[in-house]
This record gives sequence, structure tokens and C-alpha cells, in this order.
Amino acid sequence: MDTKTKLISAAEQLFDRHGFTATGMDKLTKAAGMSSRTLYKHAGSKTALITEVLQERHRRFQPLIEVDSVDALFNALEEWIRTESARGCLFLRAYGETGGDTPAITDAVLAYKARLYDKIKDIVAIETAEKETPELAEQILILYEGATAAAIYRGPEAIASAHKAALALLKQARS
Amino acid sequence: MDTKTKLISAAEQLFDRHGFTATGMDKLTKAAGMSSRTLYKHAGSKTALITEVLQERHRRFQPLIEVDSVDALFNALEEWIRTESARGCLFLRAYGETGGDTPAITDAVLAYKARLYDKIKDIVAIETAEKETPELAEQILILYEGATAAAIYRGPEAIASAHKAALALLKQARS
DNA sequence: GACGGTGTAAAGTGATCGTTTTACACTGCT
DNA sequence: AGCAGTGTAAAACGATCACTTTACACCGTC
Repeated sequence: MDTKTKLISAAEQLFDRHGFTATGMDKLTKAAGMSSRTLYKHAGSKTALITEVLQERHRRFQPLIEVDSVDALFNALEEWIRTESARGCLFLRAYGETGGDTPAITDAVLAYKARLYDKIKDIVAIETAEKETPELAEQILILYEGATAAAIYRGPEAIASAHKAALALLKQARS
Repeated sequence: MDTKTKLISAAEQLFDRHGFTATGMDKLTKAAGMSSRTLYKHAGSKTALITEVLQERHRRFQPLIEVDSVDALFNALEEWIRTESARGCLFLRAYGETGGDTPAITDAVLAYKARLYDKIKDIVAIETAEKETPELAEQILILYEGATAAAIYRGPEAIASAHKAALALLKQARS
């Protein structure tokens, strides 16, 4: 594993586990096993590092939403939550910690969310046979978002509940 | 307005706007219009201040969930989001920033969420005429949570979508 | 065999963190 | 008149923040 990959994956873990602001650069260098000089050569700044962590997260998460059914969408989310973490959406957490005041971070967050909504619109369009259903798509998005949040304190079963609700809404829309 | 009230409401605003860790005590003293000595006499520590802010938020939010229909629940949420903020759930943000490592904060967060879920269970029990419906209650909770999160980037319309979805699920459960 | 590239360890930058301290002023009770 | 309570302003605490610097070692390439 090369230096930059090691850095970003270590940073992703620490940010997710302890928060962005609360994670200092010394903890980062120790966790990534490199000197601060090397860290700064690769990352540039803490803001840039956070941005890259979010972009990497986006890249890694992307395949999970590249599906063609609501059923598969929630199956993938459940798998992610079970194996990765149930600490809430890392993008929204970054946005909250920075108050939306850091453009690079805000951009990365909004880009991810826009992509997510677009993909859900595509999926819903397939499932409802091309009907114009922006509201249904938003409702599926909300269930997706809510499941991620609720899983923090109610565990992975929250995803299963959201899953069923999404299928119920879809079924009702088709009739 | 007495000193402590002034302090807590100033702190709530700053924490909500800029995040907990990113908000320093100097900004707090300035915003609350008091010396750091007075601040510490009333708050004790930053952790204690955060805890009190969350408890005050809980107290202030409580009336909004003291309703007896799903319809009223989402109307109240929409009103809150429109007037107060759309920066996500302050409780979950506090939990995320501290990594769940600060017991007093974690307790305040979990207490609020437990209360919310219990209340939704009550409401759903009323609406479905005493049926045992823990899963429906969890789905309403997830819509509530998801609406709060999605409103950050999709605006108050997200609440309206969640509102409709909740009513649809309820209607289906009754039939 | 000199070289640029990439890495290390470790000290040092000034700023800011949460918190405490010192010294003083105003207020309302007794 | 005296005193406890509550407030102020401002300096100082050591720790930690993000970040830079200095000095040195290993590497494959020309």
C-alpha cells in the first residue's frame, strides 16, 4: 500500500471514529505511520486531507448505489452498515463540523448528495416504468438518510425497517 | 434574561452554527457578553455546557412531539425547521463530534432519542387503535430522522415529502 | 558516483485551546 | 458599616493546535 493510500485510509478511520476537528495531526501521523513532513507533502493541509477523505469515501461508496432496484439499494446499505460503521453519514458530519464554511468540503458533500439523489431518481424511474416521480425519489432518499442516522442508536435493524417502508411506498406508487 | 439563560442560548446558537469543537470558549464569552470567569462559574466546563445545551434543546423541543397524530408530528417538525434551522439533528452532531466518548453527552443524546421513539410509538398506537406496531413506529422515526437530515441540502420541502410518506405508511397499516 | 526523489526523526513556529487566577467593582442583605 | 454574592477585565496556565524547518538517510537512475 503506497503512502497516500495509507494516509487517507488511516485518516478516514480516525475522522469517522473521533470526529474531524477532534482528530489532531499528531494522531494522524502516528496512525498513518509517517512523519508530519511526509503527511503535509501528500495532503497539503488538514482541509485538503478531509476533502480527499470524502472524495475517496465517495469513490468507495459509489458501487453500492450503482444498482437498478430499491431492493438492491437497501441491501447494499445494510451490508455497508454491518461491515463498516453505524456512525452516521460522514459527509453530513463533515458539513456540520465545519458549519458549511469550508468551500472544498461543502462541495464534496453536496456533490455526493446530488449524485445520490440523481441515482435514486434513476432507480425509481426504472421501477415505476418511467413515470415522473421526483417526490417518491425524495421519499426513498429520506428513508435512506433516516436509516443511516437511526442506525446509530437503533442498530442495523433500522435499515431493515426502512427497506420495508421503501418497498411499500414503491408498491403503492405502482398501483 | 438571567446570566445562565443568556449563556446557554448563545452557546446553542454557536454550536449549531459552527459545530461544538470548532466553537472556542473565547467566542462563547464574547457572544454571551460575559467574562470567562462568570462563564465557568455557571457552566463548569465545556463538556458540561454542551450537555446543558442539549438538555435545554430537549426541553424546548419536547412540546413539538407532545402530539397525538403523525400529521401533527410532521407539521411541528416543518415549523421547527422553517423557523429554527436546517443544520441536522444537534444531538447526533454532538454524538458524532465526540465519538460517543463523553458519557454525559452520550447520555443526553440517547435520552432524547429514546424519548422520541417512545413518543412515536404512543402516537402510532393511538392512530392504529392499539395494535402492536413497533416496526411502523420505527419507520415513522426513520422518516422523521431522514427528513431532518435531508432538509440540510434539500430544504424544508423534504419535510413535506416525509410527511406524505408517513401518512401513506399509516394508511396502509390501517387497512 | 553524483543525483533527484522520497522518506525519516525531531525541534520549533506562533496561535489557539480549555481553564484558572489575580485584582477590583457593584449590589442587596443584616 | 460590613459582608457575601455576583459580576467585570485581563493576564497567565500548560497543553495542544496546524504547520514548517533543519538535518540526515536510503533509493534507483543516468
